[in-house]
Amino acid sequence: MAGHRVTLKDIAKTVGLSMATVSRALADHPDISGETKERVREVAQALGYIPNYRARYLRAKHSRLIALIVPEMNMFFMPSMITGINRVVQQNDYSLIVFQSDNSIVQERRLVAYCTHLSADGVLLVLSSETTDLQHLDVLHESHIPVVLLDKTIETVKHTTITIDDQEAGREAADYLIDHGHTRCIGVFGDQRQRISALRLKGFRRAHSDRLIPLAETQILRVTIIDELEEQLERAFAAHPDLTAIFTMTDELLVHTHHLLSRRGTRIPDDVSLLAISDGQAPAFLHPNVTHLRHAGIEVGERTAHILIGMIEHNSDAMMDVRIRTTLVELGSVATRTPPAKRRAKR
Amino acid sequence: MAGHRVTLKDIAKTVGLSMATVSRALADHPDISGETKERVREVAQALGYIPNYRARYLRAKHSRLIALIVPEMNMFFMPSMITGINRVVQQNDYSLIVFQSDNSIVQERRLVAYCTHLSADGVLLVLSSETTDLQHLDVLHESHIPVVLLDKTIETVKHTTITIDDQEAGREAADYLIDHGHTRCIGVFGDQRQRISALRLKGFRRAHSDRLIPLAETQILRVTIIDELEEQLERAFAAHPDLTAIFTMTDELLVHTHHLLSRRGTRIPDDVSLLAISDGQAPAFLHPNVTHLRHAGIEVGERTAHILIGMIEHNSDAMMDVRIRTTLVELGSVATRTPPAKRRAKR
DNA sequence: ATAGATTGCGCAATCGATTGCGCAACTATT
DNA sequence: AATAGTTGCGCAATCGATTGCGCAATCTAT
Repeated sequence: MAGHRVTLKDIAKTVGLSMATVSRALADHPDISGETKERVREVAQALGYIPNYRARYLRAKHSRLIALIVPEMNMFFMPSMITGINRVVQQNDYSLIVFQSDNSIVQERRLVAYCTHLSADGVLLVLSSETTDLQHLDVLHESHIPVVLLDKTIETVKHTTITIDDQEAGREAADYLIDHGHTRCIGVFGDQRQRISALRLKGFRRAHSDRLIPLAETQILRVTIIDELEEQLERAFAAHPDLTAIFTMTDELLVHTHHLLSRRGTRIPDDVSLLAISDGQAPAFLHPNVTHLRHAGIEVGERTAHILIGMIEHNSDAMMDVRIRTTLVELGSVATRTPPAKRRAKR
Repeated sequence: MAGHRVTLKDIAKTVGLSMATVSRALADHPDISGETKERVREVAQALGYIPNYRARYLRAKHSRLIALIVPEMNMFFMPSMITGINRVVQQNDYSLIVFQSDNSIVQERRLVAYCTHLSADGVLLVLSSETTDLQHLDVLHESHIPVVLLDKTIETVKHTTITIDDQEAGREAADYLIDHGHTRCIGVFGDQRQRISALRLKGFRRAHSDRLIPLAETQILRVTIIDELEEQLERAFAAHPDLTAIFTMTDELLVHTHHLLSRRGTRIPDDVSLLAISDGQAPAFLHPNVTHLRHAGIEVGERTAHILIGMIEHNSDAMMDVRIRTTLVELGSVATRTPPAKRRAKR
């Protein structure tokens, strides 16, 4: 019983047939008579037969394994994204292997190579912050393993990519604030070496310039290390006593900004309005609930997994560039300051 | 180049040796001469040889795969726990496969069975809330696959388990509050069907009774669905106008409690002190930072992974019951209300 | 009744790597 | 010079499942 897993051979011996016949019977092959199939299935059941996936896939060349490489596990976006991915992956009878690159390109390279060792059927990759080119993905292409990049990108991708339209999100955020009369706001952005940060900032800027609203450099915070946030925030407050709103481009920046505002006694939205791009969880437990452009990790995860599985199963290597729309969720952290701006008059 | 992965056979053909010799050369087998090893290694390098893990492990019987089954991916404990697990797993050249049971015993059973299919070398399991017995783990035992249960447990476990000492943590929390003069506090606990909740409550109770401080049933909140929290909290405030402190047994309960307190204008710690058992992330971005008994997911994850890998590599099936100590992190959300209680006088 | 078609199943190769055993060619021993 | 011991390598089986091909038995058609 113990110490030996039931194999095809065991079944074959029991029913007195060859392994070949047993294999075909279990696979419902037309060559095998119904009676035999019945008998084989019963014995397989009785013996508690479980096929050895490794042996099967040794021939079959695929593994039903999907690898996900993330730079880190923060508490905001990743969990919900993984939830979404995992749901779809499991629904389609694949398994998800999760790796962390710890934001190191060296690790990322190693892990990508490792995916070919595993014969992963597909790879989902959230780029590390150190990644500046995608040559290390060539091995996947050579091995015909499809890759989908998600959330983060770099300039010159020739791979299927799933992101939100970062620039558009940045613009929408600024537009929303401006529409509510906030003509002097500050934007809190992440590491500018990351494209996601640069694009969101670009959109934020464009919205201002398109509507002829001045935006000083001191209104833009670029936070590389979270500990710098406080000092930068204070400088911004000092430089702009008239500021009425703050936009944060991620959940992490949001919660820390929120915390610092509370600590300095700044009331939201009475003194300063707050707007974020967010997965949607943190805004619900901050006080007051934070109005945000929702960028739901679950949805990103699910769509990404669907697309990857599609690529795997249709052997397609068409390159796509999917943009997921953010949705505005108004929860009261943005106050209206002046009569609606001109833009609204257009309607 | 493309369309065909380099195998041992290719190397053998190129260097003019048998597959057996090539295999041994690469494995640094003493039977093979240094010269030959050199030559083989060079060719392997040049051809870009990568061993086929599936084929290798087909014989070797192990997979270097460790499976983790979690009930869900919340944003609090799981990410840091997975980070810890993943770090150790990767350091030891294993890969981590992550599954979600969605808190369903049916799913959990299916996934556990699936782990045997995968020939996982070990299984890490955070029990689903529906799990009341552990029979479905027998298949793992039969297949000689070690299991470690973490964080959540049920009464009668015969498996290696890693948890914090939940009862002790509950007691410490209450003691801390009482020591600071809070003799009328309320405790916010989770679903009582979960042992973790029951134990923490038990400790909380014991601390009160040991020190002869009354604890009414209305001081104990049992929150099954997070939406019920608000109503329960209000009832507690109504029943105990003199309450001075609140203890929350998890991060999720903490952030929602904190939010509700902010919304109703209750000041922390001026009106009510706040204490939590927490992973440590949320307390840092709430205002004011929340004093807590730190129950670090990273540490739990790392220790768990170490223990499982130890079991795998030493083929040990000794049953352990590891309790991780929580550490007190004082961040100012608990005010001192009265002269220290008697207990301190003992010193 | 006999050639031809169909049915049901087994033989053996295959996937890629590992390993027990054997064997030839040397070297060392007396 | 004959025996014993060592070195370096290959043969072939093995892990478990799949599959092309072939073959006997049965059935169909003329």
